[in-house]
Amino acid sequence: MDVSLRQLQVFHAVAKHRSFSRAAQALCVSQPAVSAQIRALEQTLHLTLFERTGRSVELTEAGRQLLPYAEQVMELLDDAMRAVHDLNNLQRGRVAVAASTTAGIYVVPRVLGAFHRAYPGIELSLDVLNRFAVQQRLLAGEADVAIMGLIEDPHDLEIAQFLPNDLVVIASPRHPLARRRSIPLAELGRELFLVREVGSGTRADMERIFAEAGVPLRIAMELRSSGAIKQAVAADLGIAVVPLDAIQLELETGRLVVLDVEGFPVRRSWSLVRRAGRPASPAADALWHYFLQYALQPH
Amino acid sequence: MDVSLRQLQVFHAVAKHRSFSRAAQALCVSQPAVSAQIRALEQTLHLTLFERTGRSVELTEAGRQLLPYAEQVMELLDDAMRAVHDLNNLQRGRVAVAASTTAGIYVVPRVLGAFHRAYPGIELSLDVLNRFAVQQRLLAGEADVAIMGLIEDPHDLEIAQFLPNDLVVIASPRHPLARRRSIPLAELGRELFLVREVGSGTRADMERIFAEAGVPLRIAMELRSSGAIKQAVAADLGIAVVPLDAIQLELETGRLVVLDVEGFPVRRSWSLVRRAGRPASPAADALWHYFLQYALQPH
DNA sequence: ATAGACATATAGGAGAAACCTATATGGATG
DNA sequence: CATCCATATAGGTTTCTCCTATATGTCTAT
Repeated sequence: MDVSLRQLQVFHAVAKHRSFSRAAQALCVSQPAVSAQIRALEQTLHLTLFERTGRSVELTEAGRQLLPYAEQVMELLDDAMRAVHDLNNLQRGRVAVAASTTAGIYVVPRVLGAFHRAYPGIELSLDVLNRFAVQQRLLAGEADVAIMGLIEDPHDLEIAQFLPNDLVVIASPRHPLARRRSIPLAELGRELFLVREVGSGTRADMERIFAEAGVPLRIAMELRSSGAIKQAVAADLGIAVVPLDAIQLELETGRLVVLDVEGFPVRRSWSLVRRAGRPASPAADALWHYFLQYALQPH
Repeated sequence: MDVSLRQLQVFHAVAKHRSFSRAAQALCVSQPAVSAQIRALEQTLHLTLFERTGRSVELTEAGRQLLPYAEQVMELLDDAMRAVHDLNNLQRGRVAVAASTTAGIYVVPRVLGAFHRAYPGIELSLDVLNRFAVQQRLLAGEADVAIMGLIEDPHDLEIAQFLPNDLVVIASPRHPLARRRSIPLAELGRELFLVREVGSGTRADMERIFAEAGVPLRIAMELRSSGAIKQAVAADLGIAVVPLDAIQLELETGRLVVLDVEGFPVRRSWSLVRRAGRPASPAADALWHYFLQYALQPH
């Protein structure tokens, strides 16, 4: 036989109250239940833990030796239960978020900041990666929640629409098309484009749009970041299709303008993604729902 | 429902082996038993502790949070079991010994020293008190074992004969009776005696012996310690009846002599005493039997 | 000394828990 | 697509825990 938690608990109660009956009361059980637990414990340990003197009960030397262990075990369990409680009540926890480049730079930090203010006890990590890597992390369980544009293969993934993610055509304010209204998409076939590398969501979307419209896509240069593309467009090296979210600052300062092309802005959404059929931690689940809620509010 | 030790143990095993089946093997139970324990724990905590991915099992964040608590609890219980084992194996423990004056000063320290060398892990305390206080301590459970001469009321006490405790009549070497042989007890009626206070075992014995023999006891002085009596006898203030154990040193140095009185030495024994019907701690029981054994060997 | 009060121990039985074997289910792999 | 490996589920047995009722024992007061 083995020592049980119950036995330690009962032992502690009897030691504290110096009485089997009072311990039973305190534990809300009958007195024989207490006697039985103590007897079982004493048999297991081959030690007498209490001196039963008829009137009162005293710890033996062995009992005094054991008591601190019982106390520490129970204290430790209390701590553990408190930790569990905190996890369940979102007072503690950890969520790993992964986001594709544009989302991770221009969209997620704002929402994550708001979430952090709401649940300051939850540790957050944000990894900004390319689309492929994001999806991989998610499936490997290394990220709890992801935010990205296009999703390659929705298999095993739970996907929810998040904030709008409009694609616009940008040019420098000096560009000939900058003042035009309702530019037909076909006209862009004559323009030189600055594009992200293959593998980028924006690049994929863009190619699809031009292909569907039967408009040729003339690529001037391939660049590895939205930042580089914006610089190049501002320097009149060409025009580009970018997420609206990525150029707020440049629009405000007038360094770039959005061209009024027919069919643009292409209305898309950022997707909130997590593995389907997996139980999410309380914190990850809270973040998921917080993000969904956030998308419903005006910003 | 409540978290059980078993659940923590199983949880720990699964976390360690990253597999329900291997944990089951390690714990010598079936795999469903492990599944059931983990399920119960997860339900109790309202948390998912493991990611079951089909091939392998991984801890969730919540599981990682809980694991150190489970480990600490089990470590603590290990420590407790080791402490219990030590108590049972006399590698640790504590025994409170009480002894009446003469025993405590002249007899017990030697035996206690031998016991301590045999069981160096056991803490010992020795209280030297008058007979009455010794008995009181014993009955109050404040002493585990006592060594004394005469016992007032053997009720509730377990008594065993210990080392011999002979009473002798002593005088200074200059005393007229010092060279006499076979002195009739009656002759001592003419001598002046130095005696211990009422309440001392030696005093009680002495009075009984003289009363039974019908010899008057002339008391010169009442002194509170054997030491004082020895000094006084050596200074020719009278003669005395003392335990032989108390005067070894003075006999060797010739400062005192034993008178060859008829009926003396009165052969008595020290008594080893403990409360009857009480379970003794392993250490106290070991000391009891060690003392008994010691008395059987020649010293 | 004995009856009453108080405390623990014992007995017998009901409900819950833990475990077992057998089998289903579900990803991962060739 | 079939097979393999791992976990989940089902049904039944043993063990544990607790209950009520009652015995035993100690201390106190009459």
